[in-house]
Amino acid sequence: MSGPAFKNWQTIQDEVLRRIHAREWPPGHVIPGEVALAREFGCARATVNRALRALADAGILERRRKAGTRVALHPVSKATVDIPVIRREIEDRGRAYDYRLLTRETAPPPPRVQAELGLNGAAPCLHVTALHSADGAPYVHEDRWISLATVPQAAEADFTTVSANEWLLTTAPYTHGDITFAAEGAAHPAAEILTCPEGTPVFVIARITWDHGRAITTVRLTYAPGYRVRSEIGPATL
Amino acid sequence: MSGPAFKNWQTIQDEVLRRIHAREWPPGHVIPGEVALAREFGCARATVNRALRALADAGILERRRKAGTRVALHPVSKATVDIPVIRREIEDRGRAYDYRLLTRETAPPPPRVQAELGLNGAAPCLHVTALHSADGAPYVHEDRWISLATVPQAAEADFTTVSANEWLLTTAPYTHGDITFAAEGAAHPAAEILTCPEGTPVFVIARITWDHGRAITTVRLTYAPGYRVRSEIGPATL
DNA sequence: GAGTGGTCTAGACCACGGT
DNA sequence: CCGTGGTCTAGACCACTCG
Repeated sequence: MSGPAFKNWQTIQDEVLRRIHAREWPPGHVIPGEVALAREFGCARATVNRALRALADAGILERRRKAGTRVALHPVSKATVDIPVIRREIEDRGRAYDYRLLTRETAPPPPRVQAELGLNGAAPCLHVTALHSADGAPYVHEDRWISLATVPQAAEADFTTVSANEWLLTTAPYTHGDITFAAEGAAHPAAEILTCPEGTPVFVIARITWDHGRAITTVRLTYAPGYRVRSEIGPATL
Repeated sequence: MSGPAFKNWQTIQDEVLRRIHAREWPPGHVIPGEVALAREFGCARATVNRALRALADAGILERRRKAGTRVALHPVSKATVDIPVIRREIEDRGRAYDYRLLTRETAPPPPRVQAELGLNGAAPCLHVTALHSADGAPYVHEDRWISLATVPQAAEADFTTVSANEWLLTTAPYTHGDITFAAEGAAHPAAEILTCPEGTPVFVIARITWDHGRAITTVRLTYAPGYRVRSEIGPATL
């Protein structure tokens, strides 16, 4: 009868967003509690909870026990970037994937890698470099160190047919990781391998992955010029 | 009595992840339905639902009505990148923020911008360029077009004290957006403004935001050399 | 058509953390 | 202390979609 029935959590989420945008609830404002909103909207508290929790995950609301729920002072938008396996990334764009192992050796890692993997100097690591191509053109250069302390099976994998990228995912799944995007000038030897002059602006992704606190691998992916990462932003993200 | 009680959704999530990692449920495998799992774990179906839905959001499970829930064939890890206001981004690192408006003019946008904003040629836009600095050093160059059709109030804002970045967030909040990360060679005039030679590898973020399907603004952020974007990755499995 | 996930309800207990 | 969000329960109906 009277306006839209606030019966599902999405409707409630929209209404809350509307009040925020309309400045009925300005940034920093403490909004009514779940019980009050449930009464107002004529629904169960769990439904309100679902809507508010989603908005809190998106960074629009800040919730604390006893203190209540308030509109975030500084709305932090979040973009979720998909990190697929490189082969999939290429094949999904309808291009032919090719993989070539360049080097593979067991060696003590340089200090930078030791620090990233949280190792002491003596720990042996597997150093692998490879080239992934799309339609015959260089796509990305992979420079990877694998911690043999965490993944001893890697010592017996040769990585000639299956990339370390995929082998690790199927063999040593990670629990969490850290990723960095940067712009750099192509350096030796990635520049030659990607067949571009040294200093050419290239997109670099550096990634470290762990399994329950034990470092698995650290990798630098140097993409051929022109590579881009696209993503979507929005209030309803997860 | 017997092992851990699967009473909360996090415990159930961990157990499901364990079975996936242990290959009890290999990729592509259709796992038992919610009712069956609820019976096995001795909890309510809603609790199982909460755990499985979270894993589906993370890209580890794929759920479809009637077809059931299956382990994803190709695990897509997701990294969530925070997109703060530039001033916050600088101040949160303990650096002094400074903002300077460079140009501001009403003009018909070039074809590229017209296409991005979904406008026809006649629609007037506001073109704003500015420099954000950290500790007195150039931090990022902002090149922005604002659709006056969507945000007519922008015509009266001067953007000398408050950046368009912040003004838009408080005045015309967006519902969703699109973002692209790329590496490029610094070009005129951003190169001079960032005080680096043309061609220097720089990180570029291009962003378009909409409010319910109406384009608000498109912006190119050219960061000074050395800029990086960091993020964390959630669990992935294959 | 029937089975699965998606969601809502009304009630309950718990844990955290301001006061 | 005690209010608030966090979560669980047992049951129900709905919506999608596969067969």
